[in-house]
Amino acid sequence: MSTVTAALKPRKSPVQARSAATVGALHTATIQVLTQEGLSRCTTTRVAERAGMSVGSLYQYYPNRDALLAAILEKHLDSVANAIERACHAHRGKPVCEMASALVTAVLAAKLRDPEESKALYAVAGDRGGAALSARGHARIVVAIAAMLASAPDARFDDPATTGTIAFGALIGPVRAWLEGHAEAGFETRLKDHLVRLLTAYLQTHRSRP
Amino acid sequence: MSTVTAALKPRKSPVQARSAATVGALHTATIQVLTQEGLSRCTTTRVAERAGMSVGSLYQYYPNRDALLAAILEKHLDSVANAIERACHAHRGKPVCEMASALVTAVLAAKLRDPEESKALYAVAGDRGGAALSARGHARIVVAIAAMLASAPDARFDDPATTGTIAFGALIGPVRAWLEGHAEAGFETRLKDHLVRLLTAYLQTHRSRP
Amino acid sequence: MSTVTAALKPRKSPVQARSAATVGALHTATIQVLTQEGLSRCTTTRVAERAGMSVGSLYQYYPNRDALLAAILEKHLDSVANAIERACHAHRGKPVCEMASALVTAVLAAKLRDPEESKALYAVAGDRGGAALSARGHARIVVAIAAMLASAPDARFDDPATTGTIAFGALIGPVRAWLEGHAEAGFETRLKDHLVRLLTAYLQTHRSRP
Amino acid sequence: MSTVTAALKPRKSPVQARSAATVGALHTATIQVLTQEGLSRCTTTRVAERAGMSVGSLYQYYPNRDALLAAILEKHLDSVANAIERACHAHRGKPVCEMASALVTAVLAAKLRDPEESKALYAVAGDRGGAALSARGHARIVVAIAAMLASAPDARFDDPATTGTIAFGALIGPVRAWLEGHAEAGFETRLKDHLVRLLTAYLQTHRSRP
DNA sequence: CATGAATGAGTCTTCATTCAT
DNA sequence: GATGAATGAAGACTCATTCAT
Repeated sequence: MSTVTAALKPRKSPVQARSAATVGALHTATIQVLTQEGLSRCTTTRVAERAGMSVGSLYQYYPNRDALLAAILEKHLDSVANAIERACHAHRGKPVCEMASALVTAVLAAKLRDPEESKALYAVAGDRGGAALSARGHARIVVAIAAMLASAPDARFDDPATTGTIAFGALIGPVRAWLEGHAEAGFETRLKDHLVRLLTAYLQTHRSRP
Repeated sequence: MSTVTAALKPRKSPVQARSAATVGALHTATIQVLTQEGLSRCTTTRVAERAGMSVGSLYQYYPNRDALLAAILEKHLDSVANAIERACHAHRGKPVCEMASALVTAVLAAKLRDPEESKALYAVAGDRGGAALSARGHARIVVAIAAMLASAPDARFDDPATTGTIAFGALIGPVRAWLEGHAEAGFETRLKDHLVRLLTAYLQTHRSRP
Repeated sequence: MSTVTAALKPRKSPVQARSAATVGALHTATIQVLTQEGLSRCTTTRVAERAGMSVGSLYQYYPNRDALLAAILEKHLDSVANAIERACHAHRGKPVCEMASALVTAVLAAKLRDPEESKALYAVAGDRGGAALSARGHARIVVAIAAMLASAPDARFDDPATTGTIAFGALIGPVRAWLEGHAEAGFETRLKDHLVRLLTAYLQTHRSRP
Repeated sequence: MSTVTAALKPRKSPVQARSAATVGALHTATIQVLTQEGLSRCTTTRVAERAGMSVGSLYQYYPNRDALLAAILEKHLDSVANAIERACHAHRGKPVCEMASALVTAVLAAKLRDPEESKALYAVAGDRGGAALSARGHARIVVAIAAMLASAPDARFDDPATTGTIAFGALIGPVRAWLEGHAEAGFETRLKDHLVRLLTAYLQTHRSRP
């Protein structure tokens, strides 16, 4: 994530089964090294070793370290964005409180499926090149939420984009706090309830008076 | 921020005027380099150069790179925590909606006083050594919020700590989104309103029925 | 030789032919730099340069400067200790004067095979980490000598360990003086004779009277 | 002891009482730092600090680090050489066995007066600039011993210089072994006896047959 | 004079990347 | 294609030395 823009694309698409397995191994290995050693010690050699291959092979799949990190971050962000887009799409036209509940569920499912991964990638997202990817993912999500909100039958959102940004931020904040360990024991058992309450209350603020 | 705990203390306190200036210059320079180059390119050489001094001087005040970063992060976190503690203290016993408004004001004031700094330090907070400091700051804040909430005359919080964590996370999430540029133009003009509405709605969820 | 104990082991054994050559080149280069520049100027860069390779390659074989120096010192000390152990073993039960002669021969052969190396390594042996290795080598040698002495048919040594220490020290002292250049021209032609005389006389001091 | 030749002279002679005290403090401090930290970590700052003064003051007395080390080594070597010269002078014309005893006594007294110092200075003597000083001291000592030996009434030394070198080396070897810790517990109680025996036996080897 | 902050060249060490085998 | 040794630029950190106060 050091250089800024170009040449971050993976070198080959995993057309063959072997490639897919290899790329998967690299993905897993990267997350592990990231988690155990931190971004700055997440070196190509270490990743390759953990993935059971040589550095040379890693470079067969990614043109450089940043591309590897970007690919993994992108995959994560895409999967999160996809999940949220799907949920938003599925709840267009539903009452606001169902939207809130669905959104919370989708966010938690996406972010807590692999907490290690989610947490590890924050560092990647922060360092230079990751910012652009994060921005893109964030934008997709906000657009999806805004569209869903705009379709609510029982509320009127003057500025769905802003409300979407606030809503997503309000969910992500506590999730991130938990991922980063800033939370009391047992916090995650109450997390969903509180987020639903939080989001529902916020969205109902926009309820239209008949 | 690579090493874990020890030896992160500054070397000398800036007692003399010249020293104070030097330390201040280092502080500013670090934020600038962090902002413009990113954490991984925030090297001691670059910071010293930006601060208009030699590396040697930097090392006169901080025993290593991590200590420099930690010092700056700590200062920031402390100031944020102090501000929030102060606000929480001042609004004990007030109605929930006043608490909400005061908390939003305090958080925004603290985080947006120097947006560059706030943003730059996220990377530092994520990298190994910064996590511990963040955790400490976060804990102080949550404790302060919880204490304030517990004193509300018009609401009853069964689990003030959890509510505090959620409340703070819900505020920080959108603020961070904006700091990191994931927000539409003009977002910040609406930010405060939305956050007050968000937080008030959430807290009033706990209103006691007489 | 600055750090005290751990992590002084070489990184990979030179299994392949190329590796063996590389390690050999490092060995030779280190001795040369040590001789021509002294311990404090025996830097990894200079050694690598002299060996005709890059610093990186040096670090492929040794984890740090001290490990490189330790490896070379250890090899030298081991070869000296081995030679002396062999000589002592071979002369068990022989008359004291044969022992003396054999010991002198062994010490001189071992220390003067490569005088440059012997001399260069004195500095390494003195600096922190080298002391432990030296102590070990010295101990092995004294044990070997003591065992040989204890087996003498024509003498009785009440305290073979002490006598061994004195004997070895008495040989090493003049050898070192010569290696370090503190000796008149032509000294080495007379060295062996004098050492044999010295050691024989000393050991016969312990001759048992029938 | 890194640079080779020039500018190693102290800057001012300790004419005033204060100077003498200062120089003495530096001397002591240097030995302490040398002993506790090793040559490579024996920095001017540390020495000055230990001596209770600022680096600047140190540089008032010595033009550079090497000069400081050289001065201290030279002082030590001179005092050893002086003591031995005195002993040798005092025993001219005496029987060989008295010479041997006197020489051992002188060497031990000189080298073991301050064992820490003796040991610490070996590193200094080994690193570049120290070699020349050591050579000079060694030469003085050998000359003195040779002159004494040549005056023996009961022996004839064909080559007093060589015998002197061997004799001194044979004493220094075991002493050094002890100083460096390569010796069994209680070794020093037996050291003198053995050295006297060693040297007497060696020298009497040259006894003239009437 | 003493002080000690500032300097910056010089060390050690790591790591992304290449390429001969 | 895979491998992993070699490269060397770049970063962290130290320390001899100077000089303004």
